[in-house]
Amino acid sequence: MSFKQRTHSCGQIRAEHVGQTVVLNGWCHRIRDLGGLFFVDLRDRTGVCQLNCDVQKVQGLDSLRSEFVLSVTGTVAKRTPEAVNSRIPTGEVEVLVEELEVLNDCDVLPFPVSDEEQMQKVTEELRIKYRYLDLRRPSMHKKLAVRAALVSGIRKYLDERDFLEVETPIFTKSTPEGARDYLVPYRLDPGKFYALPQSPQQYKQLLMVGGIERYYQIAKCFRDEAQRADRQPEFTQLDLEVSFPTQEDILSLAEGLTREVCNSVIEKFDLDKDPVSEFPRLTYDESMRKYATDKPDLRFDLEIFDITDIAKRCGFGVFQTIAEGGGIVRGIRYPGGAELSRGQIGELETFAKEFGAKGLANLPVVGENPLDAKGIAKFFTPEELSAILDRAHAMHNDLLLFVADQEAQALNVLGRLRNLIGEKCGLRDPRKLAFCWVLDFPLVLWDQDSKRWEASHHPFTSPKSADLEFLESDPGRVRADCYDIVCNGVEWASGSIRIHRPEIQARVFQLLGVDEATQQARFGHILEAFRMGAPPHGGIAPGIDRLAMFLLGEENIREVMAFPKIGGGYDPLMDSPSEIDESQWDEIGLALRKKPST
RNA sequence: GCGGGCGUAGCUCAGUUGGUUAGAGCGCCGGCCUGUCACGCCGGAGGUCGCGGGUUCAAGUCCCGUCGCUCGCGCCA
Repeated sequence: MSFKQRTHSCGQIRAEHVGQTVVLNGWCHRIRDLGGLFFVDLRDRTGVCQLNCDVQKVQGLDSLRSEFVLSVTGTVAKRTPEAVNSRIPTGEVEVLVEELEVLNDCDVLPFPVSDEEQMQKVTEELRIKYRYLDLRRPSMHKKLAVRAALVSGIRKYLDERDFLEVETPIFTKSTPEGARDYLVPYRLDPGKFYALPQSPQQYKQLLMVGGIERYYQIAKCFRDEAQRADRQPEFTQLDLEVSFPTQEDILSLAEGLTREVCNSVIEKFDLDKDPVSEFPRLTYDESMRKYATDKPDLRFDLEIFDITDIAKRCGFGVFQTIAEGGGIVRGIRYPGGAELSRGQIGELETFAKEFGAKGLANLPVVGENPLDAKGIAKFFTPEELSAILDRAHAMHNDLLLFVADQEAQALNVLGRLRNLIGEKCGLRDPRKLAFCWVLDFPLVLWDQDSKRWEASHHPFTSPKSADLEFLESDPGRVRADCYDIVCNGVEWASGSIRIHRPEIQARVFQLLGVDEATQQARFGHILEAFRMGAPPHGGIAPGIDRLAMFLLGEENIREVMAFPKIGGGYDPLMDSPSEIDESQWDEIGLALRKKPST
């Protein structure tokens, strides 16, 4: 089909074009039929421009409808002052249509794409089912454009620094550690499966053995786990790996990259964000102590305080028992929280209990004298109370909240409580992007359920050389050369220096309880590679989708993806996953094992 | 796997204590309209109240079950 090709974009037309004959291609955004006057707002990616159609001359106006695709030829004309629309960039002019060709018509749409305000409320499932319509909106364009700018900025930054972009396979090998794999049946040997990569972890390490030295990839990753607002079954990471690095090399590279890319995108799109500044660095221990989490929201500085020592000898039985029993008693300050009603404090307690707290002790700092505090204040001597208020940095009218429990349990509750308080006090400023480093994670964590040590990152993470001597005697105190970037309380990037020496890898596998045979079956290929001159190497993997979310202020990962899945990994657009026909079953040589009906 | 929320017209929603023929705005269809720009005005069509069962003289409304979406927990090396 031939049609008149555009000479200009719709959003581009200005007073300087007056008198020119232009051809515009685009969609019929809105029609205003005044009888003797007929206006069409023609839209393309760049914006909207008003067409003024002479009802005497232009044919086919009667049948014109929303979202028809048009090619229009006309002359740019200045509008009279009263007719100027100052709300759109093209509002000083209009195009007097001489020729209007309908390139395609359009069914009545399931939702109003021309109305951003109404689109805000349309059921998400419907938007995703008709994503190709949803994407016609300028706000969706912007999200994809920001995402594209991030990726292109990342490529530029790394290309300039001699990184090589390498693609790694999507059909790979199942490793039952970690997340559930997506599996692909292998036709030539029924019963065997490929797995889709949860990350290109092993390949990128093999690339280092291959002497690539500086690798990156904008990598699709797949994890068959339940979704969350910020989790999709397939998502995109910047995966990168460097040979012969110090940890500092990786940190400064990743931080430099993040700051440069974010700040240029913020500027280019005039995003409502403060520039990203230098990342504070916290150790894991420090982060757990101050913020009760390994992913602290540093947009606000409320710190957890410890009163376990006071609790041990205080008159409050609940605290005393737990503190003496090896538990901890820690608290957090709720600024201005003394004004909360009994019911509101009850809600905080309910929240804490949802995450396993036995209770939530409270201490409102009220009255003339700080020592007039209410709540559990009566259980403490004036000396104890003043020590507590001091540690909490309590101010008049604050509410102190305390959790007493075994450490892991108490920290879980306190960490979540801290975010809730930040939220309620308006401290989670949407303009801020508070990136930080969390360093020196423990190599392994004790898993209560399986009664064994589990890698806190993954089994290829290098123990700190200073801690190697404790690998067998006291695994819990071994720190790893492992680092995360956290932004606004969300884990954004995770990386480490890897183990490159087989004997250390063997000791770690032993600690993790992975026997020789299992090592060989699951990781034989990479262990063999490590024996063939593997260089020291390390890397990091930041999430692209989440970065787009941070910058755009989106709470939902689906908003920054062109074609996301809804719950259960279902794609309502393609109606996928879907059944396959009999011949396909035959080809893969598999049959469905029906669940026994109970 | 578990918990909270939601499900009524194409879209967004209202629907009282269970009570007449289930409503509104937008959209859609028809008509009128020469400066609109969320055009306006007049008229019209459009409903398996997610699905199944139950209670009742009577169910969108109450009860039981079930499905879907969503947020969270578990899970996510």
